[in-house]
Amino acid sequence: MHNDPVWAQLFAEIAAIQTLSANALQRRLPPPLSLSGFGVLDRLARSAAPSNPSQLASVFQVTKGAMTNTLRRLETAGFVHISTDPADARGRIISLLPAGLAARDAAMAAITPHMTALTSALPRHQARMVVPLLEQLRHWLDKNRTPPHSDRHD
Amino acid sequence: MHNDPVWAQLFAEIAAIQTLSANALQRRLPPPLSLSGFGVLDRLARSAAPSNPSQLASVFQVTKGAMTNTLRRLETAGFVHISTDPADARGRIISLLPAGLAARDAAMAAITPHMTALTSALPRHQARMVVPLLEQLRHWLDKNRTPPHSDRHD
DNA sequence: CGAAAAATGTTTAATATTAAATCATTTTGA
DNA sequence: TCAAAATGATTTAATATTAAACATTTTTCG
Repeated sequence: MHNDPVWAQLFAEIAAIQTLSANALQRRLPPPLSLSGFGVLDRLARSAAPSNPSQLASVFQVTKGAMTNTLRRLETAGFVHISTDPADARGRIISLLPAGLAARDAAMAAITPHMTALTSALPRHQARMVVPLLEQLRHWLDKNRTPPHSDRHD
Repeated sequence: MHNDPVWAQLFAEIAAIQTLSANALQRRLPPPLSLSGFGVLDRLARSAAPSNPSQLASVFQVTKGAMTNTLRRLETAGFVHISTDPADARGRIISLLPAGLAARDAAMAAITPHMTALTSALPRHQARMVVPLLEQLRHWLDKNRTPPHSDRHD
């Protein structure tokens, strides 16, 4: 915590923040939504184009098997519909159902107060400085990733 | 990824980086060391004072049960010794064995090349700017954490 | 065309984690 | 002093994840 390689501190902080924030978010999500489920619903809500499992797995950096599970839970909850891609019978198309959108909105509303309180610790202008740097870092890690992780993508 | 709350981007980046870096590190660790085991060995190697399970659990933001597991694996591997605290028979004292120190050093050596390559994506001076900001964020999250997570600490 | 390769998802077994219950010991305080 | 509470750690059942094997369908190309 002083004269060590910077990257060790960096990843230690990131690991701690990830655990803490995942916990804080998870704990505020109205059941039966999990954090991974919320992530998927949020993405579906934002993106116009139809989504499929492998694309989602790649975005969230999880294996296809994990995404199969997450999607099945969302389907069971009545939040998404999973249909076979008419253009390619191997693929599936995930569509957001109204109940899913409502669940996302409710989750977002439940989370937001805590997250805005957080700007006392990291003011918006500082956050805006940090994000692009983290993006650089993520892109490098993504590009230099050592398979496997699922199958390759891009 | 544009006019959303900054914190959403921030946590999305952090989650992705955490997954990617954990993967990259994990994959380079000489077996049987896991990432959590490496973290514990590294901390033991750095700290002069004797360590105990709940303190370690709190540092790494995991439950006591998880730490019990990690420590048992390290003990089985011959990397640490777990003894009963002579001053308090409920407690345990964790000590680093020579094989554990060697395992940590080997792991560090295996990881370092990849991590220094990473400075092409995030130069040291940028990393040094980011770390303190992340520290602020972590401290806030830690202070405002919603129990449970294990038992309270501090 | 047709066989081999690639791509999409699902299933499986193994692992690591959490939350809660439990055990053992120590501390508190009436 | 002793019963109740608190504390340190372990155990348990449930959950989510990975890596690898599999099944199905599509693409490639000889």
